[in-house]
Amino acid sequence: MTPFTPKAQATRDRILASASELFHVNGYTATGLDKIIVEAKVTKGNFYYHFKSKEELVLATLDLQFEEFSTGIESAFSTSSTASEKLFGLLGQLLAIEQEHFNQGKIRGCFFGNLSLEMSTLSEPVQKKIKRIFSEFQTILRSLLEQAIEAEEIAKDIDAETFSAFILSAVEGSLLLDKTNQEPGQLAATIDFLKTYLNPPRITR
Amino acid sequence: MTPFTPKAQATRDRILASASELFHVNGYTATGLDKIIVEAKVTKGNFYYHFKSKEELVLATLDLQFEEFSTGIESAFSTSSTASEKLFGLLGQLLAIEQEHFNQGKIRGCFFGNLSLEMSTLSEPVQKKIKRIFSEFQTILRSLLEQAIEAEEIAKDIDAETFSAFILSAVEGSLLLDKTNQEPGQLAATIDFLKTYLNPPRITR
DNA sequence: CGTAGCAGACTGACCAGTCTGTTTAATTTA
DNA sequence: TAAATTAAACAGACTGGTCAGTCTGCTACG
Repeated sequence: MTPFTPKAQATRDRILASASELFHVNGYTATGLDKIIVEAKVTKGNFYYHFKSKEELVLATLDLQFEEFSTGIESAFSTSSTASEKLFGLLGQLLAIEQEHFNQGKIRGCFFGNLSLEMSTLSEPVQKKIKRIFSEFQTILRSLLEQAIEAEEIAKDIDAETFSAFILSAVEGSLLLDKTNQEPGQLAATIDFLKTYLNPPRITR
Repeated sequence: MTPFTPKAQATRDRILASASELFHVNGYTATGLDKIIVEAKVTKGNFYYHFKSKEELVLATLDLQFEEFSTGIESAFSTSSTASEKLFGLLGQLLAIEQEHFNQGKIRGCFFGNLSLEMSTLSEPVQKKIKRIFSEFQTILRSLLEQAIEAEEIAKDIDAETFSAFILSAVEGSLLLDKTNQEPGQLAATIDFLKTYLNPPRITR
């Protein structure tokens, strides 16, 4: 698919890594190409040898980020046995990422949610791709919920389709609020709520 | 506070109305001053007579929009008797606004959430103001929840502070998702969930 | 020795904000 | 009450800077 030599591939990877970081921290519009190429230690001409436009670049970062996220949850799954554990392992992963950004000095919010809101009118391809990514993420959640229902880990009257969408929106909203307030807390609180809702404490009275 | 003649006030109002609409639909950065002044039928010089910068303008639109929203829910409250009704009247108001935008051709999302994500690194005053607005909105929700608990309309083991923040994030996330997908549905689903959660159907068996 | 990969000056469009005025309307003054 | 005065309100050309993208050429590797 990509007939690049190792060196060229490395250049491309540097550009993608720098762009991902800058887009996440400062957004798409506020990130000039000049900043990206300085950060990636690449020149203008070299950049445009690898990407035909800034839009193509951001599309590539979306793919990259979702891929990295996917492999991240794979490893989170490996230490879980039940579907319910996997679900909350996944959400815990998001929390860990947020915490990491916070420790680094700035809560970034969701890479996809941020770009979706910022670029809704700027680029239809970007919008479409983020829509697909959200859909894929929701599918993962739905699947885990279905498995948890099947295994009777959670109540069977929960509608996996509806509830997975609800989780997604609650998580996105929490990331937005935490970013706005520049202090974590809401995402953790939301995950707590979901945990309690799905696994209500045993009635001990 | 503002010693403007009626005519000048009208001009200022036109600018604010046009800017609010354009910021909501296309965002802050994508909305050039030229578009605003054309839409508001005002010239550059006249604009800068009323506002000293684009940032001051967006700060003023934030105040205006929150004010309009507040008066909107006032009237929604007037037809409600219980706190619970008021709460869902308020949420229904948000739903109605989204539906209206959808009918007009484009789901806009939340004015405040959109700008918060887009301008997080662009303007600290804007970020601060949105943070305050969210906080104020949450206070309204918390107050309604407390009243509903007091009146025994909802379960008393609900923590108003925690749950009001949860509602806020779920609503913001739903608006984000509906905007991304450019189709309504999630906000309605989220409100439904909240309704069922707070007012569980009577056990009739 | 040819082409993949890289270098960087250059272009044209756009955009927030400025500057120098002109018009309008309210207030003063005779 | 009508002319004079003054400041509010408006007009729009202009500026300086930024930014995505281009162009022409250089380097180095296969």
